[in-house]
Amino acid sequence: MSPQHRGYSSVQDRPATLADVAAASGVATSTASRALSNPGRVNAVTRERIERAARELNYIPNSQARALTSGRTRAIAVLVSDVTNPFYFGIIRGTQQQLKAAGYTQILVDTEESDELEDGMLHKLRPSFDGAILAASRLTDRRLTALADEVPLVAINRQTRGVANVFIDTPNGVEQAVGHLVSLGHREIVYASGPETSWSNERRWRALVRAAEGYGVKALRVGPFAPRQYAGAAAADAVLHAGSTACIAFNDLLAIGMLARFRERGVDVPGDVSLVGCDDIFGADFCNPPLTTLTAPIEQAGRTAVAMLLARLDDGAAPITRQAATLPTHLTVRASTGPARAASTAEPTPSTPPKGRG
Amino acid sequence: MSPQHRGYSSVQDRPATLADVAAASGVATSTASRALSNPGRVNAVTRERIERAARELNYIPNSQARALTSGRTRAIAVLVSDVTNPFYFGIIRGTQQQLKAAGYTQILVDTEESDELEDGMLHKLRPSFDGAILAASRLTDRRLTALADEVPLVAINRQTRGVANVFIDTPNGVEQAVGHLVSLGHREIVYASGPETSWSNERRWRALVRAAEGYGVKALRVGPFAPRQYAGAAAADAVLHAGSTACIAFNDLLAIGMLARFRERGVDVPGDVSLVGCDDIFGADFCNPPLTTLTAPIEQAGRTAVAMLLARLDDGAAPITRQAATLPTHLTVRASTGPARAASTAEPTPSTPPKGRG
DNA sequence: TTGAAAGCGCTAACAC
DNA sequence: GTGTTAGCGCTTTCAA
Repeated sequence: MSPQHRGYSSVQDRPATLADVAAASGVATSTASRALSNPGRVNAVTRERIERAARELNYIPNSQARALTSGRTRAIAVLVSDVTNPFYFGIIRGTQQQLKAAGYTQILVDTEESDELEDGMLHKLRPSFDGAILAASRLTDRRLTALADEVPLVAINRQTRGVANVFIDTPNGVEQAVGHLVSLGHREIVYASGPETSWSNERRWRALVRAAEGYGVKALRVGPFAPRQYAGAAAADAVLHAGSTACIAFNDLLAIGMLARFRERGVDVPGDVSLVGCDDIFGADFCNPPLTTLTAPIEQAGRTAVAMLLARLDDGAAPITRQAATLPTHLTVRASTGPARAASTAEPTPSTPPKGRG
Repeated sequence: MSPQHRGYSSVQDRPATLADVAAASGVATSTASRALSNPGRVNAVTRERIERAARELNYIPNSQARALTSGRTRAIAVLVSDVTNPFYFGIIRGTQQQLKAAGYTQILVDTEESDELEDGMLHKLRPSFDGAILAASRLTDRRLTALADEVPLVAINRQTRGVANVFIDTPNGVEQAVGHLVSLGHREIVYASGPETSWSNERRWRALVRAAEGYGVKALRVGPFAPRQYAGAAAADAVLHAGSTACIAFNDLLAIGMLARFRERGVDVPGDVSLVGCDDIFGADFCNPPLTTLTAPIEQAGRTAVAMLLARLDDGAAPITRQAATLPTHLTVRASTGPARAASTAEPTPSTPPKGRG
């Protein structure tokens, strides 16, 4: 580990500091500092000399030290409730893109669906980031509002008073989905519910109820289920037990899990049961059958959230910018939805003679 | 934004510092520091007093300041070449888990398959993390070795002299896959190649060649293709053009993309072509047909990499611990592989009369 | 066992 | 324009 191996200047065996750069270019550190971060406020010639020295010494600003004085870390925390869920891949990707473009660093935190972990991490890491993006926060409204007062925050899919947010309008999509199912002749729609602590879950269910009322069809609900593939088996069984011909699932992950269980039980999709997912995650287009779902602009949501957050940070304390954005979803019809059968008990044995129904 | 809204002590409108805690408990900051981070070296009674004060003041250590003096940030950078690729979900998840358990923070960086970005980010962020995990590095051996001398590093799926690594033994899996295909009667196997800069890609291809030789069957290669779903169309076409009945793809993402194209062209899988993927990513089990693939312990690789890295960091400069780990893969046979046809030109039109072949 | 004091690398007043 | 001087919050000698 000789100096030259470590990529440092050949003179000293440690990374160059601003002081080194200043010394090398015969100016005070403050001047070097200005030259490097406030180029306008320094003589062009001196600046160039300093910049050259910095380059030659392979100088890298120490962001910790910078953060200590400036109070800004140029890092943004992104909190997701489950890194495993493909929905968040989109968020991670969208935020990552936009952050990198702005020269910010992404601190990724998995809150494991726990409000305590979410709150705790936010506090523990507070001095390490300039702002946070909460994708699907599990915090209570009260807590979230309080937090937004302490930390620059943007929530995704969570509308709470006083909290900037990006909202993917899945509820509107759910209405479209109900319309689609009704047009296929379905008269009763089950909602396979997600976690009770999920704000989106409640919104989707309410949208379904409202739409069902509007169309004069019946809405019912089974669950709650974990928003995971493995929970699909239980959800599918519950739907079958309910005896409806159509189901809208809280999200695609659950829906994909249901698909497997339906096949296992000999239930044809969409012949016996039509199934609609939410989000259009990776996999929704190539599962079997491909899933009719509500396509959500997930990455876009991530990008927008970052844009909102950074705009706020850069404006200082003045939140001139829009504090809420709504992104539309649309229904993508694939092979998992089809005409309702005359018989709608959705029995696994197709040999059962059709029985008329409501 | 009154003090009480911000969750601070009611006395001052800013987060409590160590000095505040010290003052509140009537000791010097140095004592408070010791009590909080070196509990052994302080009187039990004083320590408790200090701890209580810290709790009451809602004291959170400032990691930037701590990093400045100690040189340790308790953050680890995880570099992936494409956050979009489900393979890395496993890495992200595995590392996230293990890091959180150890009280470390994860800095996630997407290098976009670019060696320059990889190198650049590693340098730029150098003072911000204690070590880095490179999942599928695109750097040259030379560069990587040099880097490992400057930065505590663990590479995943990249074996280079002087660089600690976790290696998922997919090449061995490829041999199993070849055996499987041979046992199904296939006499020629195409490899749908991934990026040329990928070390894994070369290793897999070489394993295929070796195994093919061992079995006395023919091996050929098409590509390179981007390791993405969209590249599957081109890959499938190339395989069809090559006329083989069996294909091993660089990874599942590519394989899943190929599946769609085969269907589009009326080619039956596995009737006309058998297809094997690599990694067993999310989706490999529910695509249509489900993919025969090499199941890789991806999350485990992430966890192991973190364990190796942290062990090294904690031991100080002494790398007593193992600097390399090999994780086995196994062949998971699903529906995308089946018996070879007598005719092996794999023409999209099944009506073509079978022609004998090599 | 504890305190005083010196910095880590940088920015930001404030002078000149 | 540029230099001087204080710190940011913490750890860590070194004394006591």
